[in-house]
Amino acid sequence: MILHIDMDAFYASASLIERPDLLGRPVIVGGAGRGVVLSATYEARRSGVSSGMPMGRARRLCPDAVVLAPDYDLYTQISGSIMHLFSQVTPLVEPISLDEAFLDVGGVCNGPESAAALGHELRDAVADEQGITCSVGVAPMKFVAKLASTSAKPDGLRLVRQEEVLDFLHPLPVEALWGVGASTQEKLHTLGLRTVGDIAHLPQRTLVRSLGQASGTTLHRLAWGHDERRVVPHEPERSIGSDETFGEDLDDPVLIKRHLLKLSDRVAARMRSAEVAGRTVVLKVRFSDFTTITRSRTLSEHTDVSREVYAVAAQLFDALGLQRARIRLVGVRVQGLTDRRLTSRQGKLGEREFGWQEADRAVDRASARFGAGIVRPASLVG
DNA sequence: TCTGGGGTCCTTCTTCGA
DNA sequence: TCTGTCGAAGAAGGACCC
Repeated sequence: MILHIDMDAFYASASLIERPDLLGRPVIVGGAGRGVVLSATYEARRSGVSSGMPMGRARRLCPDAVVLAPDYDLYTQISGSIMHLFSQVTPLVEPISLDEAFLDVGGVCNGPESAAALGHELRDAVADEQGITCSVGVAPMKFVAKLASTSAKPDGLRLVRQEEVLDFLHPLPVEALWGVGASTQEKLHTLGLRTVGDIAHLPQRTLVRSLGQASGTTLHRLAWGHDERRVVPHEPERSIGSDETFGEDLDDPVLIKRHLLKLSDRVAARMRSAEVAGRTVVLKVRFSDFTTITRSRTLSEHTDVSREVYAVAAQLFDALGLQRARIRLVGVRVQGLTDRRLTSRQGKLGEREFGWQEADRAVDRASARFGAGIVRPASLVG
C-alpha cells in the first residue's frame, strides 16, 4: 500500500505560523509585481483565488486578502521536519516537492485498513508538531493514492482498496489524471472523451494516434488502474537551472548579460554544492509577447565553473543576433549532470596552475562563512 | 487578465559517423 | 571512392507537474 501525503495550502499555512494574527483571514502568498499566486488559504480560495493565477487578478477577486511574500527558508525547514517524521515510519519516502510525498508502507502495514490507520496517525503527528493540516490518499498504486488525497482535501483521508480502484477512477474527469493538462484535455474532449472511463473504453491505438506513443499508452494504462511505478527515495537531479523575469522588459544587451552572469553564478554554485558537473548549457529567452526560445550547446567536458557556464550562455545569447528585442525573462540551465568525482579534466598547454575552478572554491568557502553574495563579479556590485 | 521558478519527460528534426 | 542506411546524440520546442 502507498500513502500520498499532501499539505493543505502549504506555503500559506506555513506563513501563518509566523503570523497567527492572520488566522481565519484570506491570505495569499505570492510574488510582487509580475508574480503569480503560490498558495492561498481556503478563505481566499472561496473568492476564486487559485495557485498559478496572476497576482493582479487574485487581488481583484479578493481585495480583502493579505498578501505575503514567500519565505522559502521557513518552508524548507518545516518540510524537512515533516519528511523526517515520515522517514521514522518507513525508509521508502519519495518527496515530490516541499509539501508532498509518497510513502511505501507495504513493509509496515498488513492491509488497507492498517495503512489508513497509519495515515491518520501521521496526519495527527503533522498537525501536532507543525500546526498544519494535510490530506492523505491511501491506495495500492501511486497515482490512485495521489488522486485519493486530492479528493480528501482539505484536512481529510481517503482509502481506495484494490477492488474499488475502477469505481473510483472511471467517473473522474479526464483532467484529473496525472499528465493531462490544458492541451491534452482539449485533445481528449475533441475525441469526445470526458471521463477516465471514456479513456479506458477507447482502443489504445486511437489514443496513441492522437497523443503520441508515450502519452497514449500511459494514459490508457492509468485509466485501467495500472501503475507499476515504485516509490523511489532518492532520484539524482538531471538538471539545475535558474530563471528570472525582469520587473519590466529589457532590451539592453549589456544589462541582459549582467543577469545572465548572475544566473550562471547561481546555477554553478548550486552544482558545486550538489557536487555535480554538467555538459550542456541551455539558454532560455522569453520575449515581451511571451514567445519563448531555447538555445543549447554541449561541451566536450563537464563543468561546474561559473565563468564557463556564463561564457557559453553569453555566446548563445550573442548568436541570437537580437536587435534591441524586448525581453521579459532569461534563464540558464545546465543538464547532463554527473557526479563531479567521476569527471576528469583535460589540462591545456600553457594553462595556469590555478584558475577559475579554484577561484570558485574560494568564493564558495567565503560564502559559506560570511553569507551568499559576499564575493561576486565586479559588474554585479552596486 | 496577463501569465513565476523549480524541474521532468516526450517528440521531432538534424547531424554525424559507422 | 561514392552512396545509402541506420542509430546515437544533440538541439529545440512543447506539455506537464508542484
